[in-house]
Amino acid sequence: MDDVNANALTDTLSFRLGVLGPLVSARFAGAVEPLGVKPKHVGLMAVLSAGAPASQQELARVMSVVPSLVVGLADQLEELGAIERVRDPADRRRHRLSLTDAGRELLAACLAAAAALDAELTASLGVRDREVLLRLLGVLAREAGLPA
Amino acid sequence: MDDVNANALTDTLSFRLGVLGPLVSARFAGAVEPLGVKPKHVGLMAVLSAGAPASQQELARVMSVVPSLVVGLADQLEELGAIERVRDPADRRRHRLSLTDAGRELLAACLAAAAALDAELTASLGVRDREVLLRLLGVLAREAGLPA
DNA sequence: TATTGTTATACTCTATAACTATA
DNA sequence: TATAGTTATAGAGTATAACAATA
Repeated sequence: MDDVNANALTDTLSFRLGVLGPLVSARFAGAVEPLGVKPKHVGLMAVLSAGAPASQQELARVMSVVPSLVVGLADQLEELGAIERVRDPADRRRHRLSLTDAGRELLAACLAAAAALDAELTASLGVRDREVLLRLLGVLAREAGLPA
Repeated sequence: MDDVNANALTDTLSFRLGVLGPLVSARFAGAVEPLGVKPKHVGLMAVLSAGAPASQQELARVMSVVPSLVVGLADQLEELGAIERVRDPADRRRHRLSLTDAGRELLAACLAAAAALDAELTASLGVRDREVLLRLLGVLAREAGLPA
């Protein structure tokens, strides 16, 4: 946009999102690494935080990942004491996962890390622009059929 | 934002970008797959298109990937006839990569795919909002030290 | 000795498929 | 027979490290 001869591909939404996504993810991953979790763990906790205790199948569906992946994530979160796994008495095949108090604290710390990263990313943006950006990305997320 | 009790993590820029990025990338990858390329190939062509013929080291630096990765990408683009590799007579260690006419056509097709995806993603957005979103993401990309 | 490109190898992430137990 | 969870395996993508040619 600065250069009239700039390659138009870099001026597409798709390109910018495709480039910024991994970059932001990597920085977020680095920020929560000291907490012992990775972005996918945080995503799982966020889903649990949003609703009632869920089965691993439900988690997998909402997160758009395969159920076998949830196993490992839940294992590690359980080791950290962030979630509890209890068998559903009504259907003993199911595990009902829920956040513990420690898990809520951990999630809060991850949220703080995300907020700090947001502040860095939008350092050159006004408050108004920042709100607009967040809102428009929210629209896109819904459009794409995301739980966000 | 719709729900007052919504998990605040999903209301961060970091989270939304981290989720939307891979999703958009995957859709873009599907769109250019029939053309025989993947997003990274397109990225390489975009860099070449933006400037003068570049060495593989330069490409790697601009793309924020390791030089050994450029080797394979360039190999495949050369097989497609999209780029040319010529030894730099001034420094015979270097290869100078440049887009061919076929490469420019291929890149144009990828741009069209990106534009079509943009239209899908922003279907529920007004023209004004779409422009704003694109501009703000551009600011973020610069802030993050990206070539875009 | 330093640098470019290359090759060989390993690591991370995620998916697919096969298996166990419950239903 | 179907489903929840698990385990084992495989694939994609990318990085690290060793190497050859050139400077």
